[in-house]
Amino acid sequence: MPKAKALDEKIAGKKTSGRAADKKPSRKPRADAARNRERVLEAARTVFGAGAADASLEAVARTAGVGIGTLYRHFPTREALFEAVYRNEAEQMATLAKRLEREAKPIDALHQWMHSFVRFVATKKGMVGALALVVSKDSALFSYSSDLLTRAIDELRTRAVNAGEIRDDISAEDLLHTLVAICYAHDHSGWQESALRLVDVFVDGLRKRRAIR
Amino acid sequence: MPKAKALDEKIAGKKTSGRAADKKPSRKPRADAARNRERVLEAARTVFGAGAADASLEAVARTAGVGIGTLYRHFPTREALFEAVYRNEAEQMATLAKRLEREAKPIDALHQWMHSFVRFVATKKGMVGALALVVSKDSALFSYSSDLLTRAIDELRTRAVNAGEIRDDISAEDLLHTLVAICYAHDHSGWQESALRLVDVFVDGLRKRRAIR
DNA sequence: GCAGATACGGAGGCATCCTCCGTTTTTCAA
DNA sequence: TTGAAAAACGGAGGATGCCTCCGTATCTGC
Repeated sequence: MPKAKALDEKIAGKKTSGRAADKKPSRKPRADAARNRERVLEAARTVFGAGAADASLEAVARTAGVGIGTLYRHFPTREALFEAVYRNEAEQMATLAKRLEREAKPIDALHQWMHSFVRFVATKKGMVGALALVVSKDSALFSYSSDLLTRAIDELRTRAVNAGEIRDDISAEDLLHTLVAICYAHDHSGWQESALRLVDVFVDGLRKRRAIR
Repeated sequence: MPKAKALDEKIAGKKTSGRAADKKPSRKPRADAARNRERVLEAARTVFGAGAADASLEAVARTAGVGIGTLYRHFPTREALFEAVYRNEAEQMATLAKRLEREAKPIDALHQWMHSFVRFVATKKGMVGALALVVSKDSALFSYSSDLLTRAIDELRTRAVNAGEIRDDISAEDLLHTLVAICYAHDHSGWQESALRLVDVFVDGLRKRRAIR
C-alpha cells in the first residue's frame, strides 16, 4: 500500500518539521524566515478568506509586504499555500470525527459530520475554492489535509458499514468528493440549506432500506 | 418570472439569429463572417474535445487559422464559446428526456437520464470542464444550454414528484448541480463506475421510503 | 565581529487575456 | 459594373499573472 506509506512519511515529516530525518543536523530556522512565513500565511488567510481563492499570489505577497520570491520559497505552489492555510481547519474536522465516533450511532455520526462540514465551509469562504483544487488535482495524493479528511470520513464510513447501516460499495474518496462537490460553487444566498438537504438525500441513499412498493 | 422571460428572449434571438426584432432591416450576414464562425467552432471542438477545457483561446484561434480578434468578436467570452460548442449536446439530452418521459416510469426515467448524462459526459472529455464553468458561474442564468438541461431534468423531477415517488424539496437546479458535481474532476480511470454508483445512491436518497425500524 | 549559510526580493522571460483600430473584404444600390 | 459605406478581419500592444534566477542583504554560530 504505497499510498498510505507515503502519507505517513509526509505527516511525520511535517509534524515534527524536519526531525533529524537522516543526515541533517541543520541549525535552527532563521528568525526573519519564520516571521515572513507567518506574514504570508496571515495575508493568505485574509485574501482567500474574502472568497477569492483564485486571487493572484502576487497580491498575497503584496498584502504580506513581502517579495514574490519569498512567497514562492515558502510555498512552492498555490496548493501548498492552501494546505498551510487550511490545515488547521482540516484538523478540527478530524477531531470532530473522533468525537462523533464516540458519541453517536454510526450512521448518525457520518450524517452529522457531513452536516458540520457544510456549515464549517459556509463560514470559511475561501475554503471551498481550496477544496476544489485539492479534490480536482491528483495533488490529493500529496495533501496532508485532504488525507486527514479522507481518513476521518473513512473511519465513520467503515464503522457504519460494519454496523450494516450503509452500503459498502462507496469509497471514502467518493464520499469526500461528493461532499465537496455539494458545497462547491454554491454562492447564492440560501445555498447552505440546499447543501444540507442534499447531504440528507445522499446519506439517505447510502442507507440500506426497503423501498415502498 | 423574469428569469424565464429573459431565457425565452434569448432562445428566440439566437434561434432565428436576429429576426427583425424591432427596427433593423439589416442586410444579410456576411459570408466570411459565417465561414470564420464555423472555423472557430470546429477548432474549439477539436481543442476542447481533447480534454483541455482550459486551453488558451489563442490556441483555438490559431487552430482555426483566424485572428484572435475574430474569435473574440464571435464569442466574447470563453463561456460563450463553450455554449456554442456544446449546445448540440445539451439538445440531445433534452430530447432524451422527452423520450424517457414517454417510455419509462417517473423515477426510472429520472434515474436513466442521469445515468445517460454520466455516460455522455464520459465520451466528451471537454464537456466536464465546460459544465463546471457553466455551473460555477452565475452565468448559468444566461446559458441556453444550461437552461435546457435544467428544464429537462425539471420535467423528469416534477413528474416523479407528482407520482409521489420522490421527495419534493429538491430543486431542479440542485439536481443538475449535483449531477455535474459528481462528474466533475473525476479523471482517474474507473471514474465512470464511481459516478454511476453515486448517481444510484443519490436517486435512492430521493426516493420516498419507509426506514427500517 | 566575521565568515559562511540562509533568506530576501524583484527583474525578467513567458504565457494568456482582451481591446482597439488601421486595413481588407463584402454588400448593395445606382 | 462600380464605388462607397458597412462589416469583419487580425494582430499589435497594454495589462496581468506565473514562476525562476541570482545579486544583495541579513542572520547565526563561533
